[in-house]
Amino acid sequence: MAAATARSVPAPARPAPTGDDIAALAKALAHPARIHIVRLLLEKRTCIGCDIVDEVGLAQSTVSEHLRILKAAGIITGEIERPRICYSLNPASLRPLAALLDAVFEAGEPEPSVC
Amino acid sequence: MAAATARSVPAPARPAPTGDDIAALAKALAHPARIHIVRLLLEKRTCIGCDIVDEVGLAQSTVSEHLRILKAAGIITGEIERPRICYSLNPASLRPLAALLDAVFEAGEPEPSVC
DNA sequence: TTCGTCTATCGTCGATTGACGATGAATAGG
DNA sequence: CCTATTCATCGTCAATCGACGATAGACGAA
Repeated sequence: MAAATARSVPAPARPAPTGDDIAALAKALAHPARIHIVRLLLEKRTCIGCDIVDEVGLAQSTVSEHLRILKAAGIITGEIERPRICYSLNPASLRPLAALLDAVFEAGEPEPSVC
Repeated sequence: MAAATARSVPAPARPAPTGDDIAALAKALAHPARIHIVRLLLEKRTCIGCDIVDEVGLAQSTVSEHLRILKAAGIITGEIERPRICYSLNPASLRPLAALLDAVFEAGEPEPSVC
C-alpha cells in the first residue's frame, strides 16, 4: 500500500539504494532453500503455507526460519489466514538488487538489441 | 571464449540454473564491501588494482579475500598486468540471478508495458 | 643485487549462520 | 471441555564468515 503511486513521483522513491541494502537483499537470497521457496511462490502464485515445509524437505522450524529471513528482507509477505499463513512474493522489494544487475549489464554489454 | 555462439544453439546454454547456482551468486554479493567493489568496477570501467583497497577502507588482506570470492563466483575476472592485477566485471555470470528476478517481476507485476 | 610495490595466502579470533528438536500460542472442530 | 493443525520461538550444536596481522612471491627500478 505504501508504494502505490511510486512511478508518478520522480525523486523521492529512488534514494539511491545503499550498498548495505543491496547486500542485505542478496544475503536473504544467499541460500538454496530460500531460492527454492522463492521459486515455489513463483509457480504456485497462490500463497501456500505448510506445503512449503513438505516441498523443501527440511524441518518445520528450519523452514520457518528461512521464511522469517525472507520476510525480514521484505521479499515475501505473510498474510494471516487462520490457522494458516498465506505467503506471497513482493517483487518491488527486489528492485534495488535488480537495478544493480541491470547497470552491470548495460555497462558491460554494448548493445543487447533485444526489444 | 567458451560462450561464443551461445545464442545460436537452443538447449545446452540454458541448463536451468540450479537453486544452488543462484544462491552461490547471491552469496557472493551478500556483503557491503563486495557490493562496493562491484559498483567501483561499474563506474571506473577501467580495471583497477590496489585502488580498491584504498577505496573500501579495509585491510589489504581482507579486500584480497573479497576479490577472491567475487572471482570464484565468476562475477569478476582478474587480468595479470605486472605487478598489478586488472579487475573487470563479467556481466554474463550474473544472468541466472537476473533471470530469477525478472521472472519475479513478470509474475508479480501484470503489465510493465515498457517496450 | 637490493629495495619498494602490489597481491595472495596462512593462521587465528570472535561473530554469525543453519540445522534440529522441543515447546508454546492461536484457532477450528468434535 | 479436549484434540488436532499450523506456525513461531527458544536453546543448542557444528560449521562458516569476516576481519586482521604476518608472511611470502613476483616483478620494476635503482
